[in-house]
Amino acid sequence: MTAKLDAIFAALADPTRRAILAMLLEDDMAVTDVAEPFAMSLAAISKHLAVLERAGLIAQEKRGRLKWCKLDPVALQTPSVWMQGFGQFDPVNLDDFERFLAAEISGVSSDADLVNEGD
Amino acid sequence: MTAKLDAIFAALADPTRRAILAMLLEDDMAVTDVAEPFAMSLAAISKHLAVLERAGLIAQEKRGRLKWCKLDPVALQTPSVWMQGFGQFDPVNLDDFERFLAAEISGVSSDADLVNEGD
DNA sequence: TTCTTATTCAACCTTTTGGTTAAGAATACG
DNA sequence: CGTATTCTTAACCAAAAGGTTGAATAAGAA
Repeated sequence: MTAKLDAIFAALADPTRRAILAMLLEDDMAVTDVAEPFAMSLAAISKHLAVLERAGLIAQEKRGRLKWCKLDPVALQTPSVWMQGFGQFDPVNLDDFERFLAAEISGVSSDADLVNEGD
Repeated sequence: MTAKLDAIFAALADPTRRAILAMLLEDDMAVTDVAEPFAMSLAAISKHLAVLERAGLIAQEKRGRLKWCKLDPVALQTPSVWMQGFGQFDPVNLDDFERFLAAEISGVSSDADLVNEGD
């Protein structure tokens, strides 16, 4: 569970990847079209897309020689609950947040192997 | 603006730091007490706290020889709006989200110096 | 088949990250 | 004063992140 949060937050920490997500919010896109506005190589964008896919934030489906990238916003539900629990900005399912907190803290107090617990 | 999001998401991407935030949600703590449950050096925790402070997620105030760490959940409002806008899970201020999107995407389409725009 | 387009992979490089230990600096205590 | 205690800094290290270029793969087009 915390490993999933690791991947999602790390994926969101890069402005290029957030920009890609914003683009995909408007429409599904092929890799080359995703890369077009950016001042970096296609290979770099391909890596960014792989990071986003590993985090579950997008899905990629190959059709013909194009690979379509599609936003998967459901993956954001997990960190959204986490953050809202902290901020209490909006109505949020407190039970969900309690479970998150418990999982995170239990990971802590086990003392040994704190950081590298398996998912 | 995006630089702030970079820092916040990067700070949240580490499970140790999220665990620290969870601990601080219950009460303010001095650095040594924050470090106590973790299987790593005090210096490492000190660095983690510095990352959290740079991201605006906590504030640290020295009183006597103790340095108190205090959660600042307001910093989470920014990424929370960002994420909710994508997920549309809960009622969210869509105007706020539109502004975020515009800022992120305008950063994109400027083509040159895409990633390293100043804050 | 040959050519072009779309995408990834491999190798490499530099910077950042997350940790260590050891040495400071600042503050309280006896 | 001298001595703990609290916390940060400095120097170092290994691994990961983010980029590059060039070659490889896959699939449509001619």
